[in-house]
Amino acid sequence: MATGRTHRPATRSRGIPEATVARLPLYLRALTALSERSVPTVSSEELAAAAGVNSAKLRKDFSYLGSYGTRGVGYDVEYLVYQISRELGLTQDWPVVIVGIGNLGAALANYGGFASRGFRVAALIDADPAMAGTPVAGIPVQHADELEKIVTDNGVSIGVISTPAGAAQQVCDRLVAAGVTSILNFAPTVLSVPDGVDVRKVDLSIELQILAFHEQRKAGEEAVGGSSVDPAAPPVRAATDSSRKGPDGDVPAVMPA
Amino acid sequence: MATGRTHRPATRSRGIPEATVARLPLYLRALTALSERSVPTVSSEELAAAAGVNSAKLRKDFSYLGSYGTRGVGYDVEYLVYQISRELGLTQDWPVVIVGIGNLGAALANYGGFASRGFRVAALIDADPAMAGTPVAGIPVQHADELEKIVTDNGVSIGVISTPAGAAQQVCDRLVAAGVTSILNFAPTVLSVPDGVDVRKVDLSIELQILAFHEQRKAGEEAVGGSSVDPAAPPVRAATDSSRKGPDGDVPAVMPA
DNA sequence: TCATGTGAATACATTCACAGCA
DNA sequence: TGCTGTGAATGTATTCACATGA
Repeated sequence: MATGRTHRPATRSRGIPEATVARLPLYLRALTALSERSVPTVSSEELAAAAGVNSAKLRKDFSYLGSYGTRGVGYDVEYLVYQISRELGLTQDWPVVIVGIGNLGAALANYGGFASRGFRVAALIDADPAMAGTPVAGIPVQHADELEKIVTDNGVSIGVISTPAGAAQQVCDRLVAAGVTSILNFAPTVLSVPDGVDVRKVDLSIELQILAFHEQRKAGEEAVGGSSVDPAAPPVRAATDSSRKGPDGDVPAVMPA
Repeated sequence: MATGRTHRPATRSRGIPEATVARLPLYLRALTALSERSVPTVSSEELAAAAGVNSAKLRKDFSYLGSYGTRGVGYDVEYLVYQISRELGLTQDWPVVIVGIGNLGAALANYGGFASRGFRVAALIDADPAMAGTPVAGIPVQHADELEKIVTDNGVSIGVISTPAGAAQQVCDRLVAAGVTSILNFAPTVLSVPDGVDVRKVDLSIELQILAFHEQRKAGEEAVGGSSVDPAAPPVRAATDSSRKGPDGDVPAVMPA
């Protein structure tokens, strides 16, 4: 059983802050769109708007990569596309395996955004023998027994887990043992991995819960504060409030000892 | 066309930091698992391990909610489940609509994590007339023409967009016009929404790109530094480095003016 | 003259370390 | 005694505002 940590402590990577790394793909997407429209140069202001960030942040981000702009002019689109791609490692080929070909796994296999960014789906793997051989997105599904061989033969270093939660840790352990050092986890579980292995997780339910939190606040403010829409209103206590030092609202099902 | 901003400026919400809000669902999941195993109490240390964070962070997070623990003992599992659920707004019913029933939309419709957390899939919507009436996850798909009526009739305030990128902004505008104030976006586009509307995005390709960045660094360090695995090694320049003030490695396709 | 690039200032988040209470 | 709850210290990220140079 793996005992290692799950989340590496967000250390800087070659001097580039994590927060910046996480935004580079966003910039790249916006730049790619400009490139397709044959736009030659772009200002930090324009590009920031296209990427949905503010321009100061964008300039600071780019400053970590180097001085790739021209003062008084802006950035050369093609050049920046290249530089960011190189920084992200997208100028090389990344074979990935997707384990767990249910609805989500199939969606991932069909997702065009992978292929267009240097990612190549090397194999689809599922534990169900009945699926073996069935093509999904033009790629035949292989049985889980083949996992180690597939990883080794294809030099796979990135694995995607879209299995049910119960199977995820076991699949993860096998992927890691076979040589995978980066994992994208869609299963709603915390994965334990040894040091040196990166895990990123996408949890659909968690995103909805965060939205629900803010949605609830809006409803509360509305009931107490302004009549309909007044986003500039100061934080007010919601109708169902009570928060700190024990509730005075609804009675919980169980009280602490 | 909407002109509003996309990302609200990460303001605190009733004094609870965003970073904390984003972890509450994680704690809730771990607590639910404990609850199902009928574990009565849990220490910050144990719960932190189960959620994949460190215990100081967890205690600080809980301190924003109130003093729900017992010194020398720990936290009452059922009580905490209730408090966090209430804080996140999961004690009420949230009808959601999913727009775009392709592979991903179907996966979302089938995802069990929704129903178990107060989220109810009120409707599935797709632009393809051929899909109308076809049940997905037991829910018949409705045509996009019905969108406004569905949102209004069901009091939907949360919408999920799993359409192709090209359709996303238009769908978003219609959802917002119909009264939706929180959107979970799976399409690889930046959505523009008016103030007061929350957008969270999940981009599969972006997550992979972030992994690729770190993966590339590992490969670089390995080649230059220690022979195989030495995560404690200081940051060294990768073989393909050059970074600041112009590249000296591979020649880019286009140079700036 | 204009937009980049960047120190300095601010805001936010995490971690430490221990007082306080069951 | 043991674990929570929290001020203080540290680390990270964002924003400001302007010097710099094409």
